[in-house]
This record gives sequence, C-alpha cells and structure tokens, in this order.
Amino acid sequence: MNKKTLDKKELVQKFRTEGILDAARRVIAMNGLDKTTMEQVAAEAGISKATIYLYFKNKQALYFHCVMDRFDTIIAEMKKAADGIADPMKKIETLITTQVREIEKERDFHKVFLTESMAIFFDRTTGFGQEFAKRHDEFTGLVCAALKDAMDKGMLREMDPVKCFSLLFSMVRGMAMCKMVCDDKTPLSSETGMILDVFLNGLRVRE
Amino acid sequence: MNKKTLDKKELVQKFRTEGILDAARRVIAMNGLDKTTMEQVAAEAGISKATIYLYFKNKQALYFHCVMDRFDTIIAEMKKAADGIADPMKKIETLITTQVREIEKERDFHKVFLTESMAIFFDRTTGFGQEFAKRHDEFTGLVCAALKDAMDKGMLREMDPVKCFSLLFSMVRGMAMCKMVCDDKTPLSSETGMILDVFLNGLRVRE
Amino acid sequence: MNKKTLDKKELVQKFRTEGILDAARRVIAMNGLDKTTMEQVAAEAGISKATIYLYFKNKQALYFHCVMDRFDTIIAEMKKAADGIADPMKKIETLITTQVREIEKERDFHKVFLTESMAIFFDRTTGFGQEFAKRHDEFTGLVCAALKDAMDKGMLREMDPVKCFSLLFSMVRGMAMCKMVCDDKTPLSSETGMILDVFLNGLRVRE
Amino acid sequence: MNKKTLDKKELVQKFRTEGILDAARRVIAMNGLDKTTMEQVAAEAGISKATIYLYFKNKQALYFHCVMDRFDTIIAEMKKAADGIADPMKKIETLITTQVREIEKERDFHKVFLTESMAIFFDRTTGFGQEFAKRHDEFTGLVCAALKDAMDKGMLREMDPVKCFSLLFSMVRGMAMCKMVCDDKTPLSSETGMILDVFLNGLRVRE
DNA sequence: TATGAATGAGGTTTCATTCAT
DNA sequence: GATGAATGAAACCTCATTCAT
Repeated sequence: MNKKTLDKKELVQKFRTEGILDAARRVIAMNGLDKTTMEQVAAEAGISKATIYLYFKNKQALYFHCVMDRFDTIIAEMKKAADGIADPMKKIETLITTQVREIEKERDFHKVFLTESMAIFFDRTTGFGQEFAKRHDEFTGLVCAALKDAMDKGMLREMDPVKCFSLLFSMVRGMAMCKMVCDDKTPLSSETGMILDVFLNGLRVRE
Repeated sequence: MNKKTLDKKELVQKFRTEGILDAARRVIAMNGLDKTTMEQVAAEAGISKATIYLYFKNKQALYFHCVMDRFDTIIAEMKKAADGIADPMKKIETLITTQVREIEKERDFHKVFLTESMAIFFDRTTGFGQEFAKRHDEFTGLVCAALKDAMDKGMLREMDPVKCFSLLFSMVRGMAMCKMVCDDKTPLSSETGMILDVFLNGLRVRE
Repeated sequence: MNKKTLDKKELVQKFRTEGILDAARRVIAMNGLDKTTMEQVAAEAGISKATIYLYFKNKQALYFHCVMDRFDTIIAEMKKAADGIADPMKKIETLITTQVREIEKERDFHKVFLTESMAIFFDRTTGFGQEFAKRHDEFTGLVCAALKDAMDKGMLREMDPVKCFSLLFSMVRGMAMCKMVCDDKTPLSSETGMILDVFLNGLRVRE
Repeated sequence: MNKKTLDKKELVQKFRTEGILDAARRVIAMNGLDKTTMEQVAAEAGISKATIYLYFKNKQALYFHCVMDRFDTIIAEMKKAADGIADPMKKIETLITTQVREIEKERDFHKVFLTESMAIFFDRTTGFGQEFAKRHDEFTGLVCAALKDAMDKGMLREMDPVKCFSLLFSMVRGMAMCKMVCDDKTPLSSETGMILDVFLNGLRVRE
C-alpha cells in the first residue's frame, strides 16, 4: 500500500510538473520570456498561479527547468540514436541529425532560448549555471568521443576535439537561428547535410 | 549664421547621442539588458533620465541604436581592412579577422547581444527588424562577394555562398560565445585561424 | 463505554490543542506574530497545516488562544499563591511577584504580546475582545480586592482602586517591556521590589 | 537664485513628505498598521502609490518615519514647555503634562503604536532600532535630568533616575492604553494628576 | 481524523515613460 | 534643451484558508 501510494504520488507530481513545463514552453515560445507572465502560464496549464509556485521556486527556476527538460530529452534521444553505431563518421552524423530533429520539435521555444535568454545558464555563480554546465559537458562529451574516435582511426585530422565540437555545434545553432529568424519554414534538417559536409570535409585528412 | 548654428546644433546632438550610447553599452555590458534601467544609463552618462528620451524614443530604441552603432562600425572597419585586397582567400581571412577584433573591443556588450537580446532584431514587422536586416544584408554581401569570387576562381567549391557565409559567421559567433561564456580570457583572435582552417578546408575543391 | 470514549476523545483533543498552542507560542516568541506562518507552526507541532484548522478557526483564533492560555495560567497561579494570605499588603506583593514570575517563564512570547499584538484583544465588537475582557476583569478584581482591603484598613490612601491597579499593572508591564526590549537578561523579578516600593509608598497615607 | 531654488525645492520636498506622513498616520490610526496598504495611504494623500516610494523606501520605513515624526514633535514640545522652569517638581509635572497632551492630539495613531507595532523599534540590529534608541535616550534624559535635580535637592528619594523615569513613563503609557482601549473618551490629561501624585509621593523622602 | 494539494486575494515593489517648469 | 517629480501598469510572490481523499 505504502509503495503504491508513493508511486501514485510521484506520478501525480510528475504529471503536474510536466504539465506546467509544457504550458510554460508553449507560452514562452509564443511571447518570449520577458513578456511571459506567471499568470499566462497558469492559465495555459489550467491551474492557478500559486500552484506553479508549489512546483517551481520562481519564474527563473521555471524557465530553467523548461530548458533543462528539453536538454535532457535531447541528450537522451541522441544517446539512443547513436547507440550501437560503430563507424564514428556515421555516429557523428546521427548525433547531429538527431539533435536537429529534436530542436525542430519545439522550434519556437528553442528560438527564444537561442536568441533571448541564455544568460542565466552561463552565470556559474548560481546553481543554474552549474547544473547547466553539467548537461553541457555531457552533451559535449557525447560528440567529442565520436570525434576523437574518428581522429584516432585516421578518418579526421588530429585537432582539439572540444574545439571541433564547438565549431560543429555553432554551425548547427547558427543555422537553426538563421532559419528561425528568417521565418524560413523549411526544415532545419535540410541543412544538416551541408553542415556535415563542410565540417567533415574541413577536418578531413589532407593528402 | 544659420548654417553654422545648425552645424553646431548637430554637433551637440551627435555628442549627446554618442555619450548616451556609450554609457548605455557600458551599463548593458555590465548588467545585461534586462537589469539595465534607464536610471543607470542616465547616471552613467551623467545626465537625467528624461534627457535620454529627447534622443531616443524608448528603451528598445536606445538598445537598438547601441547595436546598430556597433554594427556600423564593424562593417566600416571590415570594408576598410578588406579594401584593395585582390586574393579572395586573403580577403575572407581579413574580413573575419577584422570582425573578430571589433567584437573583442566591446566583448561584454557583444556577449549580451549574443546571448540575451537578439529577438527584436528579427522581428521584421517592426522598423527595427527592417533596419537591422539592411545592415545584415550589407554585412552578408561583403563576405559573400569574396566567397563568390573564390568559387568563381575555382579556389572553393561551388556552394550557396549565403549559406556558406552563414556557417562561417556561426562559427565565429559560436566561438565568441564559448569564450565569453567560459570566462576564457584568451583573445578570440587566437581561434580565428582554426575557424578559417576548418571552413576553407571544408569548402576546398576535392580532387 | 460512551463516557470513556468521550473522555478519551476529549483527552486527545486537549493534547492536540495544547501541542499546537505550545508550538505556536514557541514560533511566535521567536519570529513575532506577523512573520509567523501557519506552516511554521504546523512544522513545529509536527502536524500538517490543515490540521490546525481542525482545532482553531483561523490564525487570529490561534493567537488568541495562545494568549488566553497564558492568561488563565497566570491568573490561576496568582490565585493559588495569594490564597490564605491575610495581610493585604503582603497579598499585593505576592500577586505581583507571582505575575512577574509567570511572565518570566515565557518571556519572548510575552514580549510579542506586549509590543506587537494587543489590538485584537481590545476590539470589544468581536468575541475575542469580550472573552479577553472577562479574564482582564477577573485579573483586575483579584488585585483590586487586595487594594480595597488595604485602603479599608487604612494602610493605603483612599483612591479609585481600579485606577490604582491600572498604575501598578502599567509599571510591571513597562518594566517588563523595558527589560525585554533592551535585551536586559537580568530577571524581571529584580525590579519587583522597586515597583512595589514606589507604588505602595505612593499610596501610603500621608501624615 | 540658486539659494532660492534650493529652498523652494526643500520646501516642496518637506511638504510632500509631511503630506504623506500625515495621510499615513490617518490611515494607520483608522485601520491599524497591518490592514493599511500603500494604496490607501496614496489615496488619502491624493497621490500615486509609486510616489510614496520616492520619499520612503518601503512600508516599514514609512511607518518608522510616522512614529519618528511624532516623537520629534513631542520631544520638541516638551523641551519648549519645560524651558525656564526652575523647580524640578514643577518641571517634571510640566514634562508629563505636555507629553500627555501631545499623545492626545493623535490618539488613534498612538493607540496603534502602543498596541500593535512597537517591535521594529526595538530591533537594535536595524537602523530603525538605533535611530529610535537615540530619540528614546534624549527623551529619557530630558525627564531624568529633572528627576536627578529633585533628588539632589532632597525633594525626592535617591533612586536610580532611569528606573524612576521608566516607571513614570510606564504609568503614562499604561493609562493611555487603558483609555484608548476602553474607548474611554475622557481626556488622558484627567489622569495626569493622579499619576504624578502617586509617583511623586512614592518617591518622596520619608521622615 | 489528518493531510497534501490547490488557490484566491492581495501586497509590495519596480520602472519605463510623461510633463510642467 | 534639460530635468525633477510623478505615475500607470504590471509583475512577482506569499499565505491564510479550503477541499478531496
């Protein structure tokens, strides 16, 4: 009984939390972070403003978890997709493709994240910054491992893998921003090929 | 007399405007856009809050001009630096190097621009968005011309130059953000070489 | 069976009530009434916030009973202590001494009562005010009787005993407040002598 | 011109400040401190809520100054009234009489002060507490000097004058509270005589 | 009976913006 | 032209209180 009750409680807890986060992301995607009020989020989630504060300390924390939640999902999907792929080049491609597909899923929210509100994640003095850094490192590690592998196997030039990753990631992000910003409705994925082409070619071993 | 007066007036006008913009950028660089109040800007500029409104319609406009001002400077510097360089590869390198150097000059302000507040520039429905687009197009054109030239001369693969530019620009921006975010005090310029290496190599004609 | 059950129920009722009141007084003594939340009281009592409402109508009622509870105790102790004392002067002294000792027992709580939150007790339009008035009258009567007795016996000047009591009580309260407020850790009782000295001398029959 | 302008500014400043304080005291006198909102004070003062914040940091500060303002007035009046009186006994009487008259002037506000909201003044860790202590010491000194004088001249018994003052002050305060609380509309001043009688007689030298 | 969860109702505070001088 | 002063409009957040289980 106790076990069951706990499970149920957790389930409800999770359900609420997810509901609020989803609502928040929808509103933020529509209005931007600044113009999003707790009132609106509450309305969108069909609950009262005060209830949000039961689950999140304040607006910043709410936003933080919105992003973390997406981040976690993206990392999980990337891991799942790349799992079991032996060829490092193929692996890199899969990782990036997956990332792009995930971004696409909540395009407008990611637009806000990319253009408006990255600041709090980079303030290492707050718990937010540190928490974010953890995910970011995991994310980085995921791609870097594949890059390193490719380099070790002589498929790519030997370069600092972290910096290489940074460039690759920048291109993805830049392309995403470009599309979002230009209201270019074509899928982000249509550019993945080109990015990988330039990047991998750029790192290719020169004869 | 009239002419002279006008000139003088314009001079004062310009002087005030510049002073406010500089003050604004300093404050924004320190605190971020959100936490910057008109009060602080006024204090930093040594004038009264109300005076700002004589020169700028509102806070958004103030910020907009802060960015435009920088943008104009950067474009001007890039033009000046690239002027007279015939070799397109060399030209591309010069353009990027110059851009990076300019970003470095007001590193903290650019950090805010890159991480916090790009949204208004991409809202094409406002005059801001349109004005920004103009500069952006000019900026794009500057680099694209060189890229196109290189392609025509067979030094780079034939690809959509705008997209190529976008990738290149993304890498620069990404590397800049990375440095800023990690409080990496090494100059951005130390990475310019790598970016150009990967980028140009990535576009190199394959035998 | 019925009787026993009822008794048991009453016992539990009383136990809970006392527990809550004690917890409330502890928290109020620490934080003051304003900054005391029902949440804190519940936590201190080791029960849930909602449970408090099973025993007390609302926060005001809770506070009211905290005070009443103390008041009842003090009156009871005073009665007990003065019981059987024939000499009115001695009786007065005993009453005051006892009162002071009781105040000392929950010094911090009394401090809050004396400096922050007496208003509701004096609002005669509410049940609270009336209930309080009852105790206050009993309290007053207790001391006044002794005063009257002393006057009748020619030991003190003839004056309105209620007013005399008011003065005496004021001095005790004032001295208490003074000590509490100055964080003077010496016992209140050390001043009782002086108060009685001035008061009784002040009322002494002049030759 | 400059001087004049400054004077005018100061005048306006003072006028506003006084206006707000008066309004605040009126509202607080009516509703008690807790139930008084900045909104109400603003309405009563005929200005906007935000304007209050130009003159007072927050609600607590506003209340603090309400009290300090009264305190200053009372002290000033007491000084003025006692000035030039040679006989210490007469002086004490005058001081107390004046104090009582001043309390009477804003009876309801003082009621709130005395029954609801003295706490912040006794928190020596805040600037409020310290500022208050200063006035309180001045106030104490005023009366104590007269008491000391009377003792030196053999008109009163030798006792700790500060404690004597505390008793005297307690009686005044207690009588005031009693009247206010009982909605006894008779003037406080009608009891001043009795208080002084008991107090001075209590301190009289015994043969 | 006991409680976890939800919320209504405000309160304080901040700031961009305006306007009279 | 410059500014001190005033304010409207909201935003965030808290907490006493209720209710379903």
